[in-house]
Amino acid sequence: MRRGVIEFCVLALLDRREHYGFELVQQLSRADGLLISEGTMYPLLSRLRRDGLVQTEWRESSAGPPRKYYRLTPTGSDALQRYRQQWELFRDAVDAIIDERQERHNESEQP
Amino acid sequence: MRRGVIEFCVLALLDRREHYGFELVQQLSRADGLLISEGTMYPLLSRLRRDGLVQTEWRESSAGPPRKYYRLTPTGSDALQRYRQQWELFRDAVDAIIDERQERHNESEQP
DNA sequence: AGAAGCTACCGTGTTACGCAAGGTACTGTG
DNA sequence: CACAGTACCTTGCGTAACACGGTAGCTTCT
Repeated sequence: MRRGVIEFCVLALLDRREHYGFELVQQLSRADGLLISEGTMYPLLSRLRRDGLVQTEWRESSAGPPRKYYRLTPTGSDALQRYRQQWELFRDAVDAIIDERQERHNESEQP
Repeated sequence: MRRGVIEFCVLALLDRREHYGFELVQQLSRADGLLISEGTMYPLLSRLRRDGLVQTEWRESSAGPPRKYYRLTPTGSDALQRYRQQWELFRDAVDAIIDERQERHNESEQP
């Protein structure tokens, strides 16, 4: 169901401020209906990096192992904007389909 | 982006009235953001049938080749209801994430 | 009558996403 | 010292969406 949308959500979160991977997993899992695992997140972040949508920076943590912080690039911002439009179109299209219950179609197609 | 949602939309359309495959492709493609091809639809319908969510019936057309009509089974109706709840959760979760722009988190996590 | 084009069905192979499972390493606690 | 928590990562699997190709009936045009 959420195929491709996780990428969108990650970009949206990174638009607010920079995050590290583990943190993103927690943020998204907090939201009902968006539970994801690390095995989903890290490959996704690698893809985003490979495609130049994010850039990374290692930083030490005062408690625990070092963290890899991700930040949006200009390319990433552009992609996010496109995703946003696409999402709204998509969301409204689905809502339209599931809302029109028992709509009367007078297209009885027998000539 | 629309992974898994097409199935949901097809069930929703079939909840209104029965349809044949080619018609479903056209209905969904009419909606912006839900363009799909026959190569997507027919395997999907086969899956739905295999899993008992729909039942089929061949019927002659007054113009053109015969059509295979699909109708929801009770199992399909149940699945649709579950999908509906799931979709609303999912949609609202995504909207929440992309709407809260620059939200102030006073969780500066350096102890 | 023949050719072209639309309708309507179906399957195969590829790609890529999400996930479960497993692995490494550092820090703090009992 | 062992264990739990944090934080990173990879491999392999299942499967959905798609491009592509194929079959066959009906209509239309010449």
